[in-house]
Amino acid sequence: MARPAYHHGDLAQQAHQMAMAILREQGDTAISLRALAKQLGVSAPALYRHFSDRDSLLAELAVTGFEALRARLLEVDQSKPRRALIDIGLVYVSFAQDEPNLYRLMFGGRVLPKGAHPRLDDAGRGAFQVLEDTVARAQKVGYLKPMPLALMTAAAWSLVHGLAQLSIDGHLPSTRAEPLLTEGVLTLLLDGSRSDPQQQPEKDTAS
Amino acid sequence: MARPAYHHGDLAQQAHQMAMAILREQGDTAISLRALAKQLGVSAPALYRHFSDRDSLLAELAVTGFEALRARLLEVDQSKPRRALIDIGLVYVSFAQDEPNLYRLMFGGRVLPKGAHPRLDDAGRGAFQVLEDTVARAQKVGYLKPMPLALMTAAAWSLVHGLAQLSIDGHLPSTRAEPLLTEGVLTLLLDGSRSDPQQQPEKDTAS
DNA sequence: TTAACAATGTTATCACCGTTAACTTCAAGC
DNA sequence: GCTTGAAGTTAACGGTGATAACATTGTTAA
Repeated sequence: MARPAYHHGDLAQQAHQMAMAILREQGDTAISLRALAKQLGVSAPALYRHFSDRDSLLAELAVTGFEALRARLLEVDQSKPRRALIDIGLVYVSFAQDEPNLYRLMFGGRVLPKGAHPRLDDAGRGAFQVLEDTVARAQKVGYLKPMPLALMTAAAWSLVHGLAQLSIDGHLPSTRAEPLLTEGVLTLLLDGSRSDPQQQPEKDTAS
Repeated sequence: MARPAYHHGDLAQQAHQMAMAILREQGDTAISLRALAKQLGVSAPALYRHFSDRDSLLAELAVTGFEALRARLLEVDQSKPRRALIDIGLVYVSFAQDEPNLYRLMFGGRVLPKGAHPRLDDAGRGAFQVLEDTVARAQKVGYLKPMPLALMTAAAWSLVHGLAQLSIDGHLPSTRAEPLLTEGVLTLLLDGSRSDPQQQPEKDTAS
């Protein structure tokens, strides 16, 4: 008893979980298969039964990251198009700020030759899809100018992604304390993309 | 003769140069001090006379990257504010596309604890400054709405940075072949930031 | 029931890596 | 010419990803 014995039974999942914890706290470079194995009370090569590679493990972490992001994006209320677009942006940036190391892994571009891990590409597209759908909906309803969907989604995604990345790297002034910055920046883009260019849509543009 | 002998004479600079070449071709993870030393015909610890750390070497590379980016941004013609803003964006994205691995090192956020390498922070600010000055100029001339400078620069920087990053990671459709996408996206932001919101400023908005 | 098999572990080993300590060579200045 | 400090050397420590060869287990089928 008290001897889980030869077969661990749950190695893959526990390794994934523990690696995710290390990633979140110390970044991906701190993830070592050997240390991971030792902490799980298992020999290092055992992990290779479940992950062909260190990169494969990291790719799995990135996949669950994209799934989590998608889940959070799916929670925003889609009833009012303008509000939905802004909230999507806010949620996106918040996600990066809550999980900077995970976000960096997802978009760092270093562990991901893009094509080597098809599940990853799918997961990334899944998250992106929510944003694209929101844009498409706003366009169909007539809130946004008629323009190529790819153009507007590229703009929106670039903006929130850049905002997220610069924010977590400390290149922007206190975005953490101030969602106003994020909202103000998003407003600028929307003001250039609305089909109805009235000047004062609400009174919430940053002073 | 034919014996450069004990003192290499130029180790620091040559190491920097060779590391930069490896970085550009294979990414920062491919940079190994030992391999570098071997290829330079020198023992590994010799490099530690010139770089306290592997991270310090990478930081130096990032610094020269920022200097190169700044130099390219300084080349854009500043006479017409709108054209200057768009060109800044185009140059910025082009730089990332020309040197994806260098760009990732500069903004990857993994090797740069932000504060550990003051020269790096200065160099980054230097590049950012060019963008900020361009925005300030456009505002002073009256092309852009009056609004907090930090807001508009954050928006502009976020947009081009996100565009650059997503582009080099292959998440956007063929930005390489199409600077039109970049220009179109920038136009959207500018249309929401102009003080004079006429609808057809030029005829170049992407169809 | 048991023999075969595939999955999942193990130990041993290889070839790297960053980094430090202790020692050596060289060039320059008093 | 001796001293001194910068710039190189070899040796070594601890850690890493990865593979090969072997051991154990649970399952499945004869």
